Amino acid sequence: MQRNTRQRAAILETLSRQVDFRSAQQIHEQMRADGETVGLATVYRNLQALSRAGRLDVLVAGDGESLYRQCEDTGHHHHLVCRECGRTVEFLAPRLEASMTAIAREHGFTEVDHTLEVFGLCEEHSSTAAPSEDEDDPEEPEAEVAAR
Amino acid sequence: MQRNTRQRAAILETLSRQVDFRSAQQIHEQMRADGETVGLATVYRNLQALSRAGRLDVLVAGDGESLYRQCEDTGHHHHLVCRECGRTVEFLAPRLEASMTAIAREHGFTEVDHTLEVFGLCEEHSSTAAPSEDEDDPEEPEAEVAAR
DNA sequence: ATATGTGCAAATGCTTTGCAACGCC
DNA sequence: GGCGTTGCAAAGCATTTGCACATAT
Repeated sequence: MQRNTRQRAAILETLSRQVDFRSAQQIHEQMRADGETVGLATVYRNLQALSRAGRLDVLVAGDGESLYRQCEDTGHHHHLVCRECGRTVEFLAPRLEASMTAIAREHGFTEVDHTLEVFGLCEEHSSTAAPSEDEDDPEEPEAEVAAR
Repeated sequence: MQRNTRQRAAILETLSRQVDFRSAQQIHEQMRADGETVGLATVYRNLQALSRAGRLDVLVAGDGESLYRQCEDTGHHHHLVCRECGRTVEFLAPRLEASMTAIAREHGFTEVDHTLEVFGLCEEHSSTAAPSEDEDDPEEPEAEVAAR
């Protein structure tokens, strides 16, 4: 990843306008809709390269699909994602990191890495005292962070 | 999932002898090796049904593959899994639970749920590059691994 | 000029599904 | 005997890859 191509720029530009996590395919679709002509494989290759370079945040959904989002905080962090609208809050958990390292070492494990993602309902989508079984949400969810 | 078939029994039996997380395909392979004649689709269908019924622990690997294991501890717990052989250590992280709840509440999230999985290389599969302290782990260093 | 990046389509790998045959209850 | 179950192969999906062509530097 060393050259500046029109495609890469377009991908970054598209990403810069996304707020929530999106799959490679959604990003590709979005780009086509915006009139860009980019191959799907190129999108995949770049998203991969960019995340490898630490410029993107990757999140693996419950079904194994990878979701990407522009990353501001380059350090290690986690996400609190709304199951309904995809709204995301980044947070740090320094003590957690320490605990993980300790537990791993305790069991002789090395090269440890961990994934922690928190899913819930953001304030706006919390069914506060809503006893209705069948939730008929009038809001149109524009992003689905599929869990499964 | 209401009938007792030879296949389902065989799958459960096979699972009962597994210690670590295994993919559907590995389980299927194992069964064939043991002389069972079961279709791969059946293995998938049953693993799914069983996990839905809460009788199995499911773990989604980094590449999206689902790994299954018999579940003893029905409570909430996490896993430390060896990337190489699948050896698994269960652990609890009570403080983590508390932190998650706190962070979620802080951001107005409700009905929070989280996933935490730790991957690494167990002692046996650690590349010697890391000069780990003399950790005397008297644990059985034998792990039967399904080649891949 | 030339190493990189791109596009397309074919290939992968895991998982799901359609459908006829099968076998518990 | 009916209906959940199974098997097989085909279909699905997200993602990767081979290869010829295009293009930044």
